[in-house]
Amino acid sequence: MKNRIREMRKAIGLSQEDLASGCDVSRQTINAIENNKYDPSLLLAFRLAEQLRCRVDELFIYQDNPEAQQD
Amino acid sequence: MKNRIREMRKAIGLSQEDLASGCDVSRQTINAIENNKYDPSLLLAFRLAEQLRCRVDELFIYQDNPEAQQD
DNA sequence: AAGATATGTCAAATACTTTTGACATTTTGT
DNA sequence: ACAAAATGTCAAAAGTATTTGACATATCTT
Repeated sequence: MKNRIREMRKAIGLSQEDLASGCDVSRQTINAIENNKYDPSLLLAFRLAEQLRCRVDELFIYQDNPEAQQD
Repeated sequence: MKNRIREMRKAIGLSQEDLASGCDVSRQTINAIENNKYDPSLLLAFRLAEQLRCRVDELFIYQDNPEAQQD
């Protein structure tokens, strides 16, 4: 699933490290999610949206190609 | 994290099985999430919101007791 | 009361998310 | 050009989500 984390993080002027500590996760986790290695847990998605001052559905772009597995 | 899945599912008149097949997951998964055994993945959260015709942030109640682990 | 449908729950297996530590590469500031 | 800060990436381990199959209990319908 695509996301706008990098875009919104930079708009606020945060580093990956800043965002990581704000969400109480590691920097590698933020990096992996920005680079679409995997999707965050629902809890982390909410924390990210909170830190980036938007809603979960504004931060993540849900486009389900029906019945296919996501990358 | 609490959620309103059961409430909204019943409002639409779906069984756990109906919702499960609409989201392409097992009935047990829906049951476990409704009974707060664990949180769904972000992808499943979006599918649930889609099936229940609401937004992710309307379906799940995010209340982070700062820096504590969720149940 | 009987049968059908719906829900709760368990255990074991598999897949996915996150962590830590480490090191390489890229970008920024002076 | 140099140093510092930021980002990319890897591997191994731990934690979390989901599946299947099975069986129990509850709730609805006739």
